[in-house]
Amino acid sequence: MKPRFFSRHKETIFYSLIMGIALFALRFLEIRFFVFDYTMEFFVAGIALLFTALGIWLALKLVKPKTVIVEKMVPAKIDIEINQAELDRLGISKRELEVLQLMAKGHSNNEIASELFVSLNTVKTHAANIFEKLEVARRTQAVEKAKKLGLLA
Amino acid sequence: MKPRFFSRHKETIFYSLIMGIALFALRFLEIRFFVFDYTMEFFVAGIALLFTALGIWLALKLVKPKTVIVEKMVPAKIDIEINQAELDRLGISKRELEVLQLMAKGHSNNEIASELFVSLNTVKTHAANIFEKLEVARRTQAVEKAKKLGLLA
DNA sequence: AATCGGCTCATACTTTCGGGTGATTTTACC
DNA sequence: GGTAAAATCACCCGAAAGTATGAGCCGATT
Repeated sequence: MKPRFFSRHKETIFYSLIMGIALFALRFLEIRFFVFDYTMEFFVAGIALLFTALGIWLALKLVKPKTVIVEKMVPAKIDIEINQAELDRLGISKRELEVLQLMAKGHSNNEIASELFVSLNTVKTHAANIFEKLEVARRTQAVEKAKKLGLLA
Repeated sequence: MKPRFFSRHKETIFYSLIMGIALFALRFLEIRFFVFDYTMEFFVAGIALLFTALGIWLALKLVKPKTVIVEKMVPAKIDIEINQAELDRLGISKRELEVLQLMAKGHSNNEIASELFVSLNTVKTHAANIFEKLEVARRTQAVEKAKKLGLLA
């Protein structure tokens, strides 16, 4: 009727069966071999140890591990992707953005040219276009404004 | 002799004592009230249940909690005033810091010279010293590094 | 008195940047 | 297939930035 019942409680049922069998076995053994007057203490101690172990095992198997949640502070990073709107508004092209990003890293025009596999002159052209679109006169200002506008990562 | 031993194993010792007392109590009870021929199964079952419970309890007590680290976002604006230590470490003087700050605003050497009422050459000297102390080659890199180190507001 | 660090300035030189102009080639789109 | 935007490159020139070196001044330290 409820097919999930067994699968959900199968471990419990299994352990119950084991316990029952163990009890039966114990009774069988006790009848045949034990003399209770002398060994009662050992017998009880053995059972106690056995079932303590069983309990521990059971608990470890069934109990969900406790979780301690540690909150770790990390700087918020909200910016990324706010740039596209501004980029479109200012009409800054992909290539220009690349140049701008390398400029922001402090690379010289020559370095940028090497990194982008273009000539120095091309980089200069891009840079000039960037300056015009950002309405600045120097690369340092361009970088500053770009960061303020969220154009850079 | 080993003072740590007790504190380290006190739970184990405690549970052992409990178990011993329980055994003694059981024996006392069995002598006085139980008739084993009829109630052996119940007796054993009782012990089994008791110590299973004890085992479970033990396990729950002793299991190490699992720690989960959750990253929590926090507004990233903690820096201001962290700078002095780095400034001292790098040996950047007051004047050099002034130049650095104006540089970070995108001002040219000439502008900086005017604003600080010194000559262009002086600004260049400061700039060169700054670059050396920050181990960079260009003003843009200097500004970047300075911001990363929290030297600027 | 001597030393040292910070600040100032200078000269001379090299490199990089930025402005202006023009041109060719890709790329994308109608 | 024509057009427009983007990307590429070139040349010139002046300005700015950076390098190297030396030097004078001043306050604090020893």
